[in-house]
Amino acid sequence: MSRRSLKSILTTEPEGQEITVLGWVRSFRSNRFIALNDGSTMSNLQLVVDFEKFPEAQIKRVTVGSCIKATGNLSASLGAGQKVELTVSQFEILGDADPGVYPLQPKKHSLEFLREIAHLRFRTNTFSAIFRIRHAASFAIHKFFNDQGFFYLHSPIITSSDAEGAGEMFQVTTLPLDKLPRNDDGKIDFKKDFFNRPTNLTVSGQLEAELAAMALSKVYTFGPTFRAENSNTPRHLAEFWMIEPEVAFNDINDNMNLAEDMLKYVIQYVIDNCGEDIAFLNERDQEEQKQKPQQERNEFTLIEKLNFCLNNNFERITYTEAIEILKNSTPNKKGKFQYPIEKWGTDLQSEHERFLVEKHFKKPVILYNYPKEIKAFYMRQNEDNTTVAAMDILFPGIGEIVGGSQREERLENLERRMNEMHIPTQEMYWYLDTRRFGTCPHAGFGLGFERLILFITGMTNIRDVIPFPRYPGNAEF
RNA sequence: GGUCCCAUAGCUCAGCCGGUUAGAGCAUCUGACUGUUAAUCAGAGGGUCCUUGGUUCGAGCCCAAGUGGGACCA
Repeated sequence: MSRRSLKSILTTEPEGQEITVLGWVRSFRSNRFIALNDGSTMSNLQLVVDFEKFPEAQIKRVTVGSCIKATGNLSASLGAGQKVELTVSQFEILGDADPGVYPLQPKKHSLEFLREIAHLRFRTNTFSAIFRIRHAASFAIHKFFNDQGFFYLHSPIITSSDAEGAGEMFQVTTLPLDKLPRNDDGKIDFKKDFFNRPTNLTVSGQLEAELAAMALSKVYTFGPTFRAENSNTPRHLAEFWMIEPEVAFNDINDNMNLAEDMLKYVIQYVIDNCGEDIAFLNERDQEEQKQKPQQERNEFTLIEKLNFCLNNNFERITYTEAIEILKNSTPNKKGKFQYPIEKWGTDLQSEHERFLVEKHFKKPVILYNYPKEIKAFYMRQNEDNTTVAAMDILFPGIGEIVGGSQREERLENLERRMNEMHIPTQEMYWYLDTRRFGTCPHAGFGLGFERLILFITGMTNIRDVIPFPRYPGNAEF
């Protein structure tokens, strides 16, 4: 059966044509008006039923959440709330939803409650909007890179490399956990494991992306990554999606340009293609803001915030400049920071990032040239011998959304840095080979996809922008 | 992992200083309603006040531990 989506029907000129629609009931008002939704778009189609023409038992089964198939004439609506409506001549219930048990009602539910019924929350306006936007953003990323001649690289999910240093890893094993095979010296014998060695779920596809970039020039990864950290925050997940472009011959400035262009492209694409969803989330956000005390309210609406981000250049400052700004800032002088800025070289806390982005510059900020001590081994050392060509992009409300760098392409420098940081050079021979054979300057970054979706949707908890969030103590659904 | 906040009807929440039979809106059930927009109106049912222990003449309210959720921080 070829089915027309409600999205297509709602944009059709109503001329009394007979059509059949399928979808789920959002509300049933006045024993007469069914609001039908099939997820193709934010809007519902209004079905008008003459309840005297149908058996009472059938009308009774039209409940919130039930699935129905209806046929009738599409005509201009007599009511004010919508342009078109369907006058139903016949309908059938495909799936009942017992109103005594079905947890969703035509009213506002808390996000915490909906998180506990994540298998049903797609059926709400908020979450259907979020996941349509998530799709559009995902598609936009592929389109952006494809149009620029990048190749999509599938980096491995299972890795034996534990040198990425990006965080705690999940172990992958087929060994029986209740009777682990042991060596003579009592250690676990990983020779007996599936891969003959310890393996983990990946925390980053960057190193593999670098290998591919050394031949394909422009590649990006877009896949799930895993962190086994006990982080219970609105910005962390144990399983999340990351985009990692890697480009041969790019330096740190090219890298910043690429990241800024990509972010703006994706935001613009979502605005252009998900207008209704963004408008709904914008209204939702404004309702939320009204509940808050004046001081805690956002300065901008969601739409203003997105446009502001599109219409302004991201502020680019060095780590050193940032430290100077923070040192002389009012909150630092008044001792308002939990971690006062005292000396050059310490890592910035999120309170400092928030100050720079939300109070000082009031727009996205790119920090670059960080002290080498607080950054990863693969980042390119600058002439000053104290900083590396790293860059982080900070967004208002979200914090770090992109982390990247120009990579150290000089073999001796890289080996020295690995030794200093106790990274095993022998195991990483394959990574070092790219520097041994035809090395070249190159750069890349990692973008946390869910953090971008947080920003675009105006949501505040990362668990609400991924269908089934994984975090400590939770792998439900 | 650390600190703080929260847990009352299916959902959102109120519950005074510790004092009679724990309330409201929505949802549900019964009835009314042929142009509603989270429809409306009348009535009814619905509670292990998260769990366990303690203090007290008396605990939804105070104390302790646990469980779950949230915020900030690592």
